[in-house]
This record gives sequence, C-alpha cells and structure tokens, in this order.
Amino acid sequence: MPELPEVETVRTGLERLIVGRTIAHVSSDTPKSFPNASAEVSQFLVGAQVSDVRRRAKVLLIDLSSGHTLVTHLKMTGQLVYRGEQSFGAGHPTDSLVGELPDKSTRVIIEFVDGSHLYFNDQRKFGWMKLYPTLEVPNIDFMRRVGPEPLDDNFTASAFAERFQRRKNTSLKAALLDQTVVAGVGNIYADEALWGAKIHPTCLVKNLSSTQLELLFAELQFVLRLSIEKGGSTDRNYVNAEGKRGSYIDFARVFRREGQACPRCGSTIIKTRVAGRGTHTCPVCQPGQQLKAL
DNA sequence: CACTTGACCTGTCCGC
DNA sequence: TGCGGACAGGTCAAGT
Repeated sequence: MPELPEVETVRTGLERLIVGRTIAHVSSDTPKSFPNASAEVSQFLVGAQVSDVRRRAKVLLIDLSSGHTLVTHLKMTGQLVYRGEQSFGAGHPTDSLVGELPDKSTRVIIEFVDGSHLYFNDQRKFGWMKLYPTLEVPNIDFMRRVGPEPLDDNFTASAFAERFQRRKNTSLKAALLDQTVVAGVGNIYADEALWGAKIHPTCLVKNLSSTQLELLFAELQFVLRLSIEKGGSTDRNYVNAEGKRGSYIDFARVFRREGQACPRCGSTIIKTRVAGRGTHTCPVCQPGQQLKAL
C-alpha cells in the first residue's frame, strides 16, 4: 500500500532510470487504468522525452517535453517497474520481486525508443494513469484540496496542530488519513506515529493538547523519514522502480505486529478496527477506550 | 456542513 | 481439496 515513503522511493528510482528517455509507444489493457490513452492523446506521448519525475502526496508526476504530465496514483497494489533492454534471453533481474514482465496484472506499458520499458502493474485496478497539460496539474481537484507535505521545511508543528482543528470531532486516526489535513499519510504510518506519540487512535482531535499534537507531528516526521531511508514498506505488493522490496516493515513497532511484544513496554500488541481500517496499538502505551480485539 | 460508510477490484487466507 | 467469506486499504460518492 504505497504511502508517502513508498511513492517517494519510486520517484527517486524513476528519476534516475527514465529522465531523458524518449517514449516510442504506450499501450493499456483497460481504459480504467489509463482512461485517456487514446490515439488522440498519444500524440503528446509518442516522441516526448521524460524531463522530470515529481511527487505530491501519494501521486507521481512524470513530466514530458511535450508540456504534458503523466499523473499516476498507485492506490493499493500499483507498481511502476522499469526494465532495461534485454540483449538476449527472456530473463529478468534475479533480485526483483517481480517476475517476467508484462504479466497478468500489467495495465500500461510504456516503451522507450532505446527498447527499455516502464510497466504499470496493478493487481486490483484501483490505480490509474492520466495525461494532463503540465500547467493544469495544480488545478486537478485532488491537488487543490490536498494538505501540506509533512516533510516540507516550511510546515511547522504548530501549523500541523492548527490544521487538525478542521476535524476536531473525529478520531486522530481518521484525521491522519484525511489527505486534506496533511498529505501522504496512510494506514502504516498513521499507526506507527500514534504509537510513537503514545496516543490512542480513537482519541478525538478536540481532546488533544497542542503539546500532544506537536509530539504527534514529530513522530510522524520520524517514521516517514526512517521509512524513506529504508526504501519504504513491502507488506504485500509494494516494490520500487527496480522491482525490489523496501525494508521499513522490519523496523515497524506496531504495524502488522499483532500478538507480538510492544518494543517499549513488552505488552502484547493488538489489532482493532478504527475509521474502517485495521489498526495496531499497544493497549498499555496507548491508553484509550477499550476495543474488542479482532 | 461534519462525519461515516460503502464501492471499487483481485488475490490470499481461514474455517468448514 | 473445494468453497464461501473476510480481509487487505486509498479515495471518492453516497448516506446519516
């Protein structure tokens, strides 16, 4: 489930692997994955050179020399994997989690003039690629509404606390997952940051002190930075632009660790459901209302 | 308006 | 071994 650190890791890889390459051909297996991959649109793709790869929240922005941008959302199971030209045989890198490409979950194939490929794989078809004029990207509904980047130097803990007041009657977990409050946080890092701040996910925003919210911000930045350093979290499907896994999951304190010991106090971590999501907490470090364990 | 729930998909896992 | 159902979780539409 790509969140900010995973998308940032893909961005870094793509920046190194595809900037400067020229597109020769684009195909899509289903309009759902690339709604505007029509012949009319391909004139802005074919012959265009990749000029930059950017990220905003969980969205990847692949800028082209044609003045257009391939906007990509990986949602839960999306992967963007680059494969260089293969001079012989049909082999694939042995250190890749992804096998021969394309495979049955390949939705979009971008072929470059040098014979290399970028594959958009997405098992569950929730993700998508869309082409927009670069100048219109900031006007996309999601881009207009999405909150500040949590790792932006200009985004302060007090500004973070202030933005949470927009959702004062909801749970901390729901507020963290709300992309209009702060960008890029998903289920993994919401649970990890709440454990770090010793706050229960069902706690209402209005019941938190500004000190607690500032501590939560510090913990959120910590887990996001650590995960970027570890190349993201490979829980199920996520891989980077080379098809390789990320290792943050090995450093996670509560996420996917139900039944194991809390690394801070030794209590047994439990899994509950909060804001419609599987939620991992330490019942001792994060005191709050008792919830029925799943 | 504020907030919550369901839909979108497919593969995996668990219990019978 | 097969089969039904729960579950995974990002975002938006629909519902309360």
